[in-house]
Amino acid sequence: MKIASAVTAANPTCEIRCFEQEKVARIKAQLAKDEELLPQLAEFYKLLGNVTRLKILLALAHGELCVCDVAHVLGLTVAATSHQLKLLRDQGWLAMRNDGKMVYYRLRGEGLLKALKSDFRLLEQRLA
Amino acid sequence: MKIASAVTAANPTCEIRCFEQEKVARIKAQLAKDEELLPQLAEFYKLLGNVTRLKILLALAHGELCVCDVAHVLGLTVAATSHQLKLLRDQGWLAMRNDGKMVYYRLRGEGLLKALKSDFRLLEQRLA
DNA sequence: ACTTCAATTAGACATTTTCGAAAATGATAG
DNA sequence: CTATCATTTTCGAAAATGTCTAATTGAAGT
Repeated sequence: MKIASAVTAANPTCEIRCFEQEKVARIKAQLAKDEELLPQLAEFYKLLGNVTRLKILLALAHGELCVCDVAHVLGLTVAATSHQLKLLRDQGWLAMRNDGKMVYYRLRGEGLLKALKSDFRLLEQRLA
Repeated sequence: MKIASAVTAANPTCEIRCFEQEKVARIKAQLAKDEELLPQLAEFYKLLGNVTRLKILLALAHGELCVCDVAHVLGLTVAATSHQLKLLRDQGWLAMRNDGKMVYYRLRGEGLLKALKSDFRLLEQRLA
């Protein structure tokens, strides 16, 4: 049980002094449990960390739209729009419907919009 | 009142057909109001869209830590750690305290952690 | 002063992200 | 079957991001 020796070869921290080794070890153990969850959560936030994609979500809050209409709302090319729609769809937040040549996208559920609103309220409080 | 003519010179959408012009115009008007809010929200999510920074937040949930201890938790150099701490501090989520040569960082309020938890629950529901 | 040590900043480099242009798909109409 | 049109995919360029190393700052201790 050698918690103290945080000295493994290729570790950048191997020569840094650690002041609260026990606490650090405890926290690392805790984080280790979330090892698989954190990347998921980060991916989620990465997806939302882009004005274009946020606009898409807010636009679709008004109901389903075809790709080219979304492109108009965004002021982007259809290609770029399609790309962003795909990212949102791949992570399960959008559903699509084929109708002839057209493709219509819509939100899957309201949870995401609620989360956006909730997070935005937090943002407003932050500076207060 | 020429909503229909979404044809301005340097606009990539100027040659794309728009199917529901009225609806698109309405949505664009709506989004225009959020013009200043959306970048803020995107910045917020961008900040959270990174495993390193999420780890920092979770680590500091256990109480304040000096920079080098955070570096140990992360397995990164002190420089990289300091950089990420600064980003979180600049956006108002962390506070710092000087004590001699040491600098201690801590969470400012619990709102952010609550938001993380809440968003994570949404993530779990998504696939269900 | 001079040294030491934690933290920050600066510079460099690799990776990732975002978007447009062009090519590829897929569906409909003639 | 060919042409047309909405969408998707592929590719490349420009910008942003994350980390490292090295240099700088700032506070104590000798």
